[in-house]
Amino acid sequence: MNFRGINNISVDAKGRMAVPARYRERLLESCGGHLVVTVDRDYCLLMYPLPEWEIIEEKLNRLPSLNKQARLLQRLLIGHATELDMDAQGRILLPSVLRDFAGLKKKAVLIGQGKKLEIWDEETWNTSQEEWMASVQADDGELPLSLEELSL
Amino acid sequence: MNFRGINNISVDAKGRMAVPARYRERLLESCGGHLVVTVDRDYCLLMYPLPEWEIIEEKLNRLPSLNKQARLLQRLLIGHATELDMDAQGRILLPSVLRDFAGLKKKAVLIGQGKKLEIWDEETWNTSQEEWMASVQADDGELPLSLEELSL
DNA sequence: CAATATGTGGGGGAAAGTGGGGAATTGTGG
DNA sequence: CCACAATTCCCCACTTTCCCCCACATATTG
Repeated sequence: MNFRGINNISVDAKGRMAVPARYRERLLESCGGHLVVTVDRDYCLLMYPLPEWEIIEEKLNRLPSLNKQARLLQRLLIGHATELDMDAQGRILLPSVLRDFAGLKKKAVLIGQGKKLEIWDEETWNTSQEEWMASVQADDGELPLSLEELSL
Repeated sequence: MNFRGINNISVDAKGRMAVPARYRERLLESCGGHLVVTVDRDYCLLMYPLPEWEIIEEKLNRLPSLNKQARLLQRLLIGHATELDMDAQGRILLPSVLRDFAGLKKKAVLIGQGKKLEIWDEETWNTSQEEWMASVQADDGELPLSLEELSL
């Protein structure tokens, strides 16, 4: 029931993006096609089925609203969380605010990430990936504890 | 039933602001279109359905009135709280005091934040957001406990 | 190679957003 | 108490955006 894998997709002049067919049926039955798209710290977009998003939002709302970091996260994530439905052709219309945020041009990449999907501009995705590969090589032994004990 | 997402809106020469259509019906039935707008410490405006505001106000009133911070908050929030109704076209008229406080010019931004909505001057919002993105990138591992265990 | 499914593009009607004129209301000063 | 000014609110008209629908192009399958 988790999302995984990568898809090349295109965003048309109106800002529409076709959801890959293999996800559609699942999205329709699990959440009636009601999706939420928001932003991520790494300048990509996150796409959740509405029920999954509501769990996240609940956690965010519980954070103390006088805490500066907490409000910052709430404004970024909840503030950009946009409810979207698929149209009859299985496409979603990404608001221009979100497209601008992620620097989305015509060619984009859709990444399955468990409960959610990530939407990247293709160019950004490629350069980011190169950087990660390089940095993973670089810092040996500097991993936080929780990562150290991870066995793949 | 929570507010989320972002809208670009414009404030006209008379200080009026159109409430996005998708919120209108909800506001009419949940509170008869009776809203309360007040100020926030971050120089934006907060907009609540009247019943939601009354809960907040109650909490504020309960704060110890000898505490300096508490009185400060009470004066800011309760002091600026203004009751407003939507007009026949679904617009609200923002008092000039509040517009000045938030530095609202023609282009503004409306941010859903759970029980409330935030109203920002567009320029202020953009510069603030850049700062947040930078600070979120910067402090890894310095997050408060409650944020650390947040998995998105 | 036909036949069906998927991806892509665009036209057009409906709805929402925007702006301004003018009547009604409120407030102010004489 | 009245006259004048300022503000608020309702209405109408224009512009922009959104969304539904159709058409074609490309890919997949039998």
